[in-house]
Amino acid sequence: MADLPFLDFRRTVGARIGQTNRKWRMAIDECLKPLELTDATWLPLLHISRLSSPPRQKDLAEFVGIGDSSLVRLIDILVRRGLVRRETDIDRRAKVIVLTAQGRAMVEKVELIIAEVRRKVLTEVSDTDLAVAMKVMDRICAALDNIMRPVKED
Amino acid sequence: MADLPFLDFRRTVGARIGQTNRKWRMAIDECLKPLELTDATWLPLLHISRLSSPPRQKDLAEFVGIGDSSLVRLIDILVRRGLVRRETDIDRRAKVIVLTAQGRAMVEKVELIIAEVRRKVLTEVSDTDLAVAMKVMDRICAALDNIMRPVKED
DNA sequence: TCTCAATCGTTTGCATTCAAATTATTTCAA
DNA sequence: TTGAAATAATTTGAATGCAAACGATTGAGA
Repeated sequence: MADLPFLDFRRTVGARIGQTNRKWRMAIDECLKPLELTDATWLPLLHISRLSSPPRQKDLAEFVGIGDSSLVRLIDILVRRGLVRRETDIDRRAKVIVLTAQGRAMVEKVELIIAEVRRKVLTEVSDTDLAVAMKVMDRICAALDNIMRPVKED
Repeated sequence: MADLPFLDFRRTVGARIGQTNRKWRMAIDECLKPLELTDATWLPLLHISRLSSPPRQKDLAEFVGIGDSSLVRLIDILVRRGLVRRETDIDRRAKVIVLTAQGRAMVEKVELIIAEVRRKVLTEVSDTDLAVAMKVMDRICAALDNIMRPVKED
């Protein structure tokens, strides 16, 4: 420690975002251990609860920010735990994910815990600074979307 | 899409950081495909090159931001590719990781590519905004460190 | 109507990561 | 000096993620 003396600070932006992300996720994971929810399963659960109507798996994956196929295993786990149900959509190719009563109870606990983590984590950050930081994140995301799909507009 | 209408924006901070991180990483991965470097191996390589002296594996893991054991396989891959060498330290428990000539050549190419990605990604972001964003990241990281190790000071 | 492309969920194979246990070496204390 | 604790790298098993290939269903045009 005490190396990397004065690299241009733009050079460290990516690494710092990555580090922040990793630590935050690990902190939440630690706090959720008593609920026996793993790293990844709490996030789909929250999104299901926050959406105004039960989403299809494909849409849920989009909201959570993972691939369709990655979500399958997570939903399998949540079903096995009795927290959600798969229901066939009118379009019988699709399935919508519905919270069970157990699932709703679990969501309540999870919301409380992650709100507490968020409170502790952001306590030293002003609204104005945070707004700037989020604007920067959104700009970066937009630029990254452009890089990945150079042509496309809809 | 078009749900999540007006959740308190503090609530979305974690998710947005995560999304930004994931997209950035995927973009770099995409651009590095021609060099046949995988997701994870380019990051240790860069850190080795940027440090002032060849690091021990343990220290390198710290810089890269992954666990000691996770780094082992990545170094294995880099060794197999002829990009780095393991050398036994004076303390014979430890090994230091040294770049080979091939490794140095590869680093040059990688630095060029990720600098280009960084340039494109940050082109719409002002220095002042970026500085604020990084300050926020550092505050968050500091708070997270406190959560994980509530007592500790050295 | 019939066929072909698109969509949705799923399975499979591979890469990454961690935590915990293991081996080799060093350091420190009795 | 000898034995116990600490440190460095490694191995193993489990969880997570993606991409690619697959099967079922739908929809649209010949």
